[in-house]
Amino acid sequence: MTVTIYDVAREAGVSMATVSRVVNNNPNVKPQTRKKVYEAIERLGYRPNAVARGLASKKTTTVGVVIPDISNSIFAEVARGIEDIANMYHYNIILCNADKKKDKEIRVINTLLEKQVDGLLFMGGTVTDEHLQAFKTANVPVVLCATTDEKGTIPSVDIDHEAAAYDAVKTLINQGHTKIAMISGTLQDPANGYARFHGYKRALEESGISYDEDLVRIGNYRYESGVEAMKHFLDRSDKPTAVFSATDEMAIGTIHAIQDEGLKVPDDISVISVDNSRMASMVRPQLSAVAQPMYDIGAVSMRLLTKLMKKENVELSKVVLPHEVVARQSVGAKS
Amino acid sequence: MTVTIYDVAREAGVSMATVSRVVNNNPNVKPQTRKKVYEAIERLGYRPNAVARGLASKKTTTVGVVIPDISNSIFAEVARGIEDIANMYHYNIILCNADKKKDKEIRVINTLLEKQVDGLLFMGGTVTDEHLQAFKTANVPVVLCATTDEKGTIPSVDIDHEAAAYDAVKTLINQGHTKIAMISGTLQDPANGYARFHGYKRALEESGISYDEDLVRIGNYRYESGVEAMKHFLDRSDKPTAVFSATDEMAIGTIHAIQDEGLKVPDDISVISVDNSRMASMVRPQLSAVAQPMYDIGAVSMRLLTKLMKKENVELSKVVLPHEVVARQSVGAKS
DNA sequence: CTGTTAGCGCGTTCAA
DNA sequence: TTGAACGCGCTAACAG
Repeated sequence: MTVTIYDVAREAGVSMATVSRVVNNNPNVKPQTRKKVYEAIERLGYRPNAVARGLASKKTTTVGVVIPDISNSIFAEVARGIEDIANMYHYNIILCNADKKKDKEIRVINTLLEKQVDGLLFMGGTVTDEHLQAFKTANVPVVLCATTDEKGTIPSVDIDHEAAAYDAVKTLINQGHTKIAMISGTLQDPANGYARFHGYKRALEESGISYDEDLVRIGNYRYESGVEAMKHFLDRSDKPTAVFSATDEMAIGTIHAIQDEGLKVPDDISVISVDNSRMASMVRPQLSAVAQPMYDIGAVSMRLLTKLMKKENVELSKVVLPHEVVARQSVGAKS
Repeated sequence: MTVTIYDVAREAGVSMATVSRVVNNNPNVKPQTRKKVYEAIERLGYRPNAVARGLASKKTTTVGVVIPDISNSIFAEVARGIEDIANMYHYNIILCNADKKKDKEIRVINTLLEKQVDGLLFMGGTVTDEHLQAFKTANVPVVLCATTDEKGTIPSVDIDHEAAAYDAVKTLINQGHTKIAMISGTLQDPANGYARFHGYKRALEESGISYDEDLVRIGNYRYESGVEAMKHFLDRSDKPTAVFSATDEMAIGTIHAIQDEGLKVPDDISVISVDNSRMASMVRPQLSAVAQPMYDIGAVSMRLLTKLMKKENVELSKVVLPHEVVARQSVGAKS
């Protein structure tokens, strides 16, 4: 039924070793025999079996990617960056959603390892000791993507979330705002939550603005939670004059909540966020945001992984990509 | 270095066949030996090698997914549906972006087949004879996902794009509109382009509204192209009173172009589209749209594939999922 | 430049 | 209920 390397060898009148050589572009083959083999391959419609090859060579040219949720546009963007570079280096990716759930993450890491991936790209929630343990039993390189571990023992690529948040809030302060609310992700989330919250706090403190915990609401990253949080702030007698949202989506909810109240952005209230997804330009007013280079985070981490897999030694294994504040229309001076 | 089934056998004092049995949950093992084997596995930290298993059993429990672009939220949603169901049936997915480019599609189909995937899910542009040829040489089931082939020879799951467009335009007509513009995708695209355009045309014709080609612009599915197309319509002396957009994103661009001109949606111009992505509720006014159940398309196609892979016979191999118009705020009666 | 020979790690008969 | 032996399709020495 299925045609093997052996069939090709017979058809071409050579040994299977020779067929293997031409298939793998080994130069040590006489052009004439190479031609014969190619013809035999063509005639038989031979397709190399990558599984057998993987068993023999101990390389599968596939990498595992654990991602929180591919339907989240932020992560989808990262995934595209990963896949483009993987493709460039002739790797394929096995994609697993793990929803930032530790148990699910550990589980998929193990099945990925069973499948003998040549490397692992991990995007998730907190990196616990259990994760570290699982990574250690892997005999393949691992790189954290859009995440970091506290200990810094695993190579990673990410932005500096704390600084990104700091810069966002700072641009608000520079416009004269002092009553600045924050809509944060859960503080359990090290990057989107905790780090950004602390950037917010540091910016306030450095500017001598006292931190008011009533001005912070925890959202779930989604549009609706931005709407809801903002409605809460709007109920106060002394409304904030500016809002910093941990994500674009919540920021857009924020903008709409403000507008629904008959107020104007940025005239009455300014809004800024971190992400800069494509949606940021798809609202009116267009959203000012600190840009997180998601595609690049994916691309760079995959590139790093290829180096690790080739055992090249990399100078820097904890790379922090630059962020930048892109000013659009949702931030104005305090009136 | 790596611990194999053989090491476990020795450690447990049994044969490798027995270890294989307990690992694969074969009931023919005395509970006591089973226990011994489990302990040995634990002690040695044995992890089954799925590649070897795949070679021996000729099953890899992984399916290939070729997708146009994972960073497109529509497809990302499908992918999530696929992965959830795949996960449920213990399959993993290898994901390949092919950007609806025929050459790239054929190429990834072949590498997926080399990797011995147990099945293939294809999401792409037009299904050409070359595709059909590639599918035929695959010895594994293939299902088209959010696409169909003309000939209908390959199992598929999709919505009826023509009818969806028809329904969208019809709701405009029911509101009294007769001057209805369309922003379409390229007519080369069988689903998003051609079919939706024809649904538009049919709705007009059935209502005795003559088709005016000046009222149709081709966009590239993106926000900006919606803005641009609408600006064009706005330049006309007799502006359309309603617009049907082939995608949500272009529809949002349309709304903003209208608003930027000082006009109101839906008071001055109504807007409707096909997609109903999460963004539809993230604009003001919220976008009315015909809902395409992307997640379900992914889930159902993966479910269908599992049946095909298990050689269960399926009654219906060309499934058409229902669409539905969800009315929000962007459509109003003609003034 | 080419062929021979071992495995790679596991599933699966077939006997026992 | 268990074990021995073979083979899945290919790569990688090693020899020639």
